[in-house]
Amino acid sequence: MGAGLDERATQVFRYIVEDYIATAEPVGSRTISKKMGQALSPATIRNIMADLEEAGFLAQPHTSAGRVPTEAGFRYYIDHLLARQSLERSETDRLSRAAEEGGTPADEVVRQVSRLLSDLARQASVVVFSRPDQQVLRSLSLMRASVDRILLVAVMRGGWIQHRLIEGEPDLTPEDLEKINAFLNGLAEGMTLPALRARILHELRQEKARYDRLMHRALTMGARALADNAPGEVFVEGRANILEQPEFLEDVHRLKRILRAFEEKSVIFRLLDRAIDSQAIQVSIGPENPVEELRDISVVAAGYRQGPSTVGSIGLIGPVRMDYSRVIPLVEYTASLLSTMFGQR
Amino acid sequence: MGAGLDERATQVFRYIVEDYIATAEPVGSRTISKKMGQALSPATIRNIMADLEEAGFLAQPHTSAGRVPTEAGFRYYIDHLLARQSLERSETDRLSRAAEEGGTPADEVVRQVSRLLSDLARQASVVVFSRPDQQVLRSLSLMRASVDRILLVAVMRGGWIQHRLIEGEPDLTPEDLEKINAFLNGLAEGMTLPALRARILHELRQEKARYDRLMHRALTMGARALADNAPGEVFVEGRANILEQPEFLEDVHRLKRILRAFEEKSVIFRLLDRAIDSQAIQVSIGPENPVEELRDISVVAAGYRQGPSTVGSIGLIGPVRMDYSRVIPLVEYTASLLSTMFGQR
DNA sequence: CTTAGCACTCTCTTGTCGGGAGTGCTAAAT
DNA sequence: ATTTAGCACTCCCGACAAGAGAGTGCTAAG
Repeated sequence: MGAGLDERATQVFRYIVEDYIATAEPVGSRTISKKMGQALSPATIRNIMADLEEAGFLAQPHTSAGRVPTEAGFRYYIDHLLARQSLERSETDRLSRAAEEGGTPADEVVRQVSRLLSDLARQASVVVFSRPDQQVLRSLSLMRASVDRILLVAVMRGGWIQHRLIEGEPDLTPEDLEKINAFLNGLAEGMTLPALRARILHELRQEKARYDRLMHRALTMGARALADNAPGEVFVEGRANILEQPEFLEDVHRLKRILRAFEEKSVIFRLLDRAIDSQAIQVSIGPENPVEELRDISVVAAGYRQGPSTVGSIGLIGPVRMDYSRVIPLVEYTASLLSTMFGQR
Repeated sequence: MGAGLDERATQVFRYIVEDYIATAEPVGSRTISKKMGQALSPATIRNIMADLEEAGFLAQPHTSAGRVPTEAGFRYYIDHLLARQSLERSETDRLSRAAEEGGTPADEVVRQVSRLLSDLARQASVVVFSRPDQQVLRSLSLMRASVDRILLVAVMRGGWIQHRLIEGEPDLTPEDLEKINAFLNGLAEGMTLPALRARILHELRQEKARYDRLMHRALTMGARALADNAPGEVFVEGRANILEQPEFLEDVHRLKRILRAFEEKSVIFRLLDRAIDSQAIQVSIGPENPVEELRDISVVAAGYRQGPSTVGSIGLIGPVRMDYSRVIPLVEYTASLLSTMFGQR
């Protein structure tokens, strides 16, 4: 496995994978022979194929079908053989434009970029924004939301907006709120929400908090609003693109399973979570991905940064037979685009 | 058409429709005869069926198949024959709970309710919130969003939150913003956004605005932020439920078309728009619905109110063969639930 | 007016068959 | 010692036929 595969076998294997990616059909020896300009006869190719099968890289759906790359085969292909396609200028342009023109609300931008990515790759695209806690505050504001509710709006440096609801406190006047706002903003700028909470709790223990009624009020409200951490967000765009793949069309049951999975935030989370920790792009082929019910799909995902820390990841979901040489650069580019975009804000 | 159908024919027709709704298969004369306790023989039923076919209510997929209700048939069924099922206590309970427990951000609540509706009906559920302009302000706040951008956050009485971005104005200090906030809030409470804009423009023409620099600033910023109207929002929940319907599973092309349509906000808009104007529940059967590419699906939708004016609508999308007797009360109940919920806020 | 009877139509399933694609093996060619 | 031509073999797939099943329309009797 590790060492194996002389040059010729490698060549043949590459052709097989690429043909299979393009056609979704088992590849026969004739096809490959032709593709190599008859340098080798079908019979020879067959011998090589038999070797590749023994090595676990190829499989036969049935005796007289062509060969299909196994998951291990794809793994090997990606690790050793992949020739990245460089992106078209027009593609990178479109992506950058989408990243720039969206307004501040970060979710809008991310959604738009994700959608475009989905279209370019003809796969379903997915974004996970999973570390709201690492986001740094730019400003916050308490607003009256109903007779007995106050809404805390927090604008983060990256452009994400978070809302927290505070129940009770019906007696605060608009003027009180303004003062509290000013006070909290003074504390908040440049901190993460959990850090702000810690700071608030600290302040609450200070002497002076006990004597200034409004300040005390502000602090307890802040503490309450920040008690639980934000859960992170998930966007799925371009679901319909999975219908472009013949393997999904054929099997409606599979399709159902996948679409159901898209409705479960937690599933998507598990799917992309890994990509957040590793800086590099992550390719999970079939059973490598962490979600049992999606053992027959692949995920190509990359984390994106906000300043120094990775805060989320963006990825594509599709059949194991994906055009990795194209999709990997695409996702990588998109992720880095998001990173620089968030960096500038 | 209008007058037609004696009692017996009606009875038979109802049975046919209901059987077809339950099974998605053409219904034969035997089946109906049995269902009626052999009161009539299959032969008699066949005669009646022939009449119903002539009247345009039934059709035969092919010579020796059973009968299937036509779209006109469904229309008649809904208009004259429908026996509404009353909802289960557990269902109404679940819906009310979902409506209550969501926090203020109205989109969260609406989304949750919509999802539940989708599950209860086993159809895809769709919400359109289309009249942001009719929403009445509760409070608003300007927040620093980036070095040269300001975010206007508006909390409406119903709990919807709107964001508008104002470009430029890098030199405003937090203190300035606070003052502007206070000033604008004074103007804003209880108005719709367009009304507020009108008011602002009016103020700008007043004498005093010319002399108070900050006030002038506040007004022009407000005017700019409110220059364009909010486009309204669309949520689709429970897409996977359309895979529960055999008629969609069989025809992948159709499925693709429908899923694609779900990705187009504007399509969904057109689909539910009508329901907003008419107070009552709207049932669009197949070609009756306003979207050409969805001529083979039905929409059951109802508007929901915010105070006196209808601001959005919620509905279900499914095959023409829907269980209307169940789905109609469900949608109606859900819509009224949303109305009362928004009313209380 | 209802219904039993019957011939007829159409679909759907099952089985059979031949062609096509592709393989593996063997023996000859290089 | 490879490579390759040749060939028998396997399996899929589409076409075709046959039969069962479901349902109809019509006719004639109740």
